[in-house]
Amino acid sequence: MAKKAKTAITPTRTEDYTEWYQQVVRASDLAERSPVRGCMVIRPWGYALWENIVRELDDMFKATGVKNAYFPLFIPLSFLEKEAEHVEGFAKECAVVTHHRLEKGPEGGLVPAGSLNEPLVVRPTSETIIGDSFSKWVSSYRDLPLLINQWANVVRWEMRTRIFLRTSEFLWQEGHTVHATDKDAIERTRLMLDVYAKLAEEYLAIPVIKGTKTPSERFPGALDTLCIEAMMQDRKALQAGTSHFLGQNFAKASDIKFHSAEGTEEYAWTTSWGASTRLIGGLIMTHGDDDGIILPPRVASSHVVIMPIAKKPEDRSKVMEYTETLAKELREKYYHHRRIQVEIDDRDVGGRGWDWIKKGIPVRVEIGPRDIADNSVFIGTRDKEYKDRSSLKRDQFVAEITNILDEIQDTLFQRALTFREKNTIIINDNKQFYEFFTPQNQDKPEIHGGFSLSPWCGSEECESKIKEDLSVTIRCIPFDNEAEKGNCICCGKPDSKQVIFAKAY
RNA sequence: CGGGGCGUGGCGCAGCCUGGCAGCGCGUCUGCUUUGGGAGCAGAAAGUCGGAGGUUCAAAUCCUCUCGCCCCGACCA
Repeated sequence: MAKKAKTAITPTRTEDYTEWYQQVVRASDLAERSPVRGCMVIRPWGYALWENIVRELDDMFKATGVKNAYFPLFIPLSFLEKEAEHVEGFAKECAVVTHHRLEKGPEGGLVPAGSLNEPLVVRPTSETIIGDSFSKWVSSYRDLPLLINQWANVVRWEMRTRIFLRTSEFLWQEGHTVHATDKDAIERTRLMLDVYAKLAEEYLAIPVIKGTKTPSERFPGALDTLCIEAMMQDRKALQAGTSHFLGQNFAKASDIKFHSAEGTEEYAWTTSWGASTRLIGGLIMTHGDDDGIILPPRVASSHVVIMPIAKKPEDRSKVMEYTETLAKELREKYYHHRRIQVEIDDRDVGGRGWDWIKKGIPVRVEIGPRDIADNSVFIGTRDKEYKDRSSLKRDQFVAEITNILDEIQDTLFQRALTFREKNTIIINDNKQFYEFFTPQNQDKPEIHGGFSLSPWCGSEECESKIKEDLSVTIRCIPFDNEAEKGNCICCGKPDSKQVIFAKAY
């Protein structure tokens, strides 16, 4: 029997994927559970990652003319009631504020007092309260389009939470736009989806499939929901961003009207679109390995760690000086309009390299007296095996650092893309479909299945039958395969369009 | 919210059945050794055994209640 390789994370992905995920989150110092049920503390290493995602997204939004604003955390209950489907969609998971004061209770402690006339809902999303502002901001076609985004926290009282993937409170951005025509609104919906896809693929190195949600998976109140779907390493799908065409539903609910060029009064057309801290969960499950997370350089919390090796006291000042100078030079360089961020870890402990591997830093540099004598550095990159390290001339390393980072970025994307392609199959046969999504061992289901590209007739009956039988849902109707037709995988009806079926987070 | 599992130093766990000084591995700290690496030796700190109540001379262990976490289902970014 081969000796099992030692991994920094126990268990490994194949042993227990969900437990692996939790251990990675902990070991990488990204986040931890909070004393508040279903909530998380995002630690500095995780928050830096989020800040980088925010910076890139925000920049891309602004490039399309979007402006940032901020709306209240509290939404009057009556606002949420305005759009029928919307209420129904969110009512079950709302935190409600009913009091505005605390008083000493009869048995000590504090009890809520001063009940509110109208309860306030902690925003699960802000369509209604933003709509209220928009109704005042919009009066003429000259005010349109109105392109607004807010970075905020929202609360959805989830039954079951998973750190980053589904927490009761999470950070996100929600964009809200108003347009004079349905065509403009639909275009905007698609444009923002493209922004999310660009962020996912070019920055997070997560390949995504762009498509449309089926009516049953739509945002409550939307006419159309577009999404990007990614495959995690357990072959399940993760929705990584959504963009909604809201038609005139919310304009009618919030009374967003404008005078057209023709002099008539019209209801406006609106969109909303969002991406959240869930992206970090997607990042972990796309790139992580049995030694921890792997951060794509373009959003990495930090790019390089330098670990000086100076066990003899007389070497120390020389090694530290070499280290500091190298760090300074690297920090003066830019990688994707961000200054290269360098950590120096001079702790004199064995195993410090593993701390950084678990945290997923792209480049590790070791510097000892021998490297200095040779005017070189000893580097390892996170996309390669631990043992796969090599010596490089110092000046060459400094000159090449952005290329090294780009190479890691490419490797991560290509690896994820290959994985997805390998696990995406075209299935036209019902029996094969059921086999694909049925685990061999029902008691302890192994990692199985993947994405199946199969025809679907469009009926909700077939969609829900498959969901009931296999816990498999239609993740999206991909834009790319619109021409392809076949016999519905469930009922056999001809001329059905190709959709992506998968188990989902 | 239904079914199942689990709460014991920072992390992972044993001990519980059969009540009798709270343990192990990793990590942390100190010292020595080692000196191109997930180190070795010695020592140390760190726990009201999730919480409350009960049974008992005695409770991590038995009983009742409660809170939290994890898995499966329903719901969802």
